[in-house]
Amino acid sequence: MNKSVIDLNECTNCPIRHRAVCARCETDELEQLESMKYYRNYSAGQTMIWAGDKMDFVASVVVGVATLSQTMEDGRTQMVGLLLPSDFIGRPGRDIAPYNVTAVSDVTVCCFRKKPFENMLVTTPHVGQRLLEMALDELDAAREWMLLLGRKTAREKIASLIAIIARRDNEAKSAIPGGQMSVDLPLTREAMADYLGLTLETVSRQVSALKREGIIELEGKRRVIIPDIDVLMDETGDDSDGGPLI
Amino acid sequence: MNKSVIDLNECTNCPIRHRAVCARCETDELEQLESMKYYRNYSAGQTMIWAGDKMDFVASVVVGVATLSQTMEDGRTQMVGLLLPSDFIGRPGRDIAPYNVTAVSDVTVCCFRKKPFENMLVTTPHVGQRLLEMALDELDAAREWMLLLGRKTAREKIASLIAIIARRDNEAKSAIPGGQMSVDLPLTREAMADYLGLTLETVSRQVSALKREGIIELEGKRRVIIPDIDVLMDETGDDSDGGPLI
DNA sequence: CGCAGAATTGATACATCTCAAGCTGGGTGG
DNA sequence: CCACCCAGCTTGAGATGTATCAATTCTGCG
Repeated sequence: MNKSVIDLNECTNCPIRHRAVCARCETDELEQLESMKYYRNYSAGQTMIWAGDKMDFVASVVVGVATLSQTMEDGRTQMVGLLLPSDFIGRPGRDIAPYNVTAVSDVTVCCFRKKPFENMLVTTPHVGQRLLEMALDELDAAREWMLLLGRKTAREKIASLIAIIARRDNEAKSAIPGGQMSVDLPLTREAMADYLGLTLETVSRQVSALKREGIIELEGKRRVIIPDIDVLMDETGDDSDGGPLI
Repeated sequence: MNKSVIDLNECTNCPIRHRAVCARCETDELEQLESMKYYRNYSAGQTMIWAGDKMDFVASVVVGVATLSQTMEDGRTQMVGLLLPSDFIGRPGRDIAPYNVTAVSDVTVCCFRKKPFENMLVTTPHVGQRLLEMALDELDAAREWMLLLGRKTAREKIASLIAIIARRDNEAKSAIPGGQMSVDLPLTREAMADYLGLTLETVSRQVSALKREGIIELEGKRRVIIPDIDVLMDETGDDSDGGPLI
């Protein structure tokens, strides 16, 4: 179990206050949420929720990284979501979890008891509106991911993954396009493989290839330095236009 | 241009009244929607919306089948959505279309002017609530699709596609599990390939293989007869439990 | 220091893609 | 009415990218 450093009791101090499902709430709504919330901590590697589990809560990731994944009977697994701080877990109106949720790093989540949360969706407007926005964003991400899974080569997949994480990481930091940047991959090679629909060996080979060609550099196994983000973007197979960020 | 047989002016007569974005609306909300709606028809094969187009409306599919797809610069394309009657097109809060929308059969859509529709989302509850529900359903479908794209074999992909369409087709008809059923594939081999992340040749070969083994039968190129749905399900790679339908 | 998990690298197998050649069936115009 | 045409489909042979199986080599940590 990890211990949170932040004072989490006050929503106003919450690090995800302005991006999570509560982002649009007025103070009275926030109080209502506060009355149904509680925190849970998970340590790296731990399975937070098993597919098939009964869910009596929904939650927001406050700190850490988690994954959503599906497993077939013979063990093949596919990651179907990467949950970063402010991302939402669970679905109103359903009480059996359809996916495994696994903590990649130490994770803290802010849970809301399901029933009161569902009531709030019908009695107040702002939680539902924000949740809709977030669901549509995730749907877009899922569709981009489908293109990656269905049509990209292993090399393009790796480049895309690094680019996606770089973008998310530096989103708030107003990065300089074309400049150097560095990224912490929060995932093991195996998790990357599950994300990309590859084997871990193929991931390793392609990372090595990108390194050999100078498109990325490695500091340890997890930290990636991108000398020129535009060169990396050329390897993703994506349109060069459409804006380098966002 | 196709001509609609149904009287579409009255929402109460609308074939998708109870499943579309308007499903939960009270009569006053319905009147409001009625005042901002208009119909459009497209003929089979026509591109309804190009990625990058400005969208000044959102819409519901009333009749027909359409696809959502993404294309890479070199022409590789991946379908990212299959739109059947009652499915929703567009996204409140965005005015550039991110995907191509193509009519597979003749299609009729019920369009809502975007601005009034967006206003309605904040002033009345039921459209937004239904839209959230639909978005979450689509997200689930997208995630199942990701497993298919990332981890299933060509044979499993084909079997899954037929099973998915069979399920959707017979959803309302309360089919007998284990019994024979027949399905119209609304898609060409190429569209199936784009759906599944395969080439059309591979699709053709796998369909032939399933036919050769008696798992499916063909009437013409498009109509599929499934002698035993359970046998087909065994080929999808999915868990056998979890209920054959739903 | 040495272990265990993580990652790399190599050799080979195999599923799917690619390129190429026919087939089929429904529509059309002579 | 029939031959032709053409998009959609099937089938074949060979190429290729990724998976699989199998050693090593790192690296962080007790």
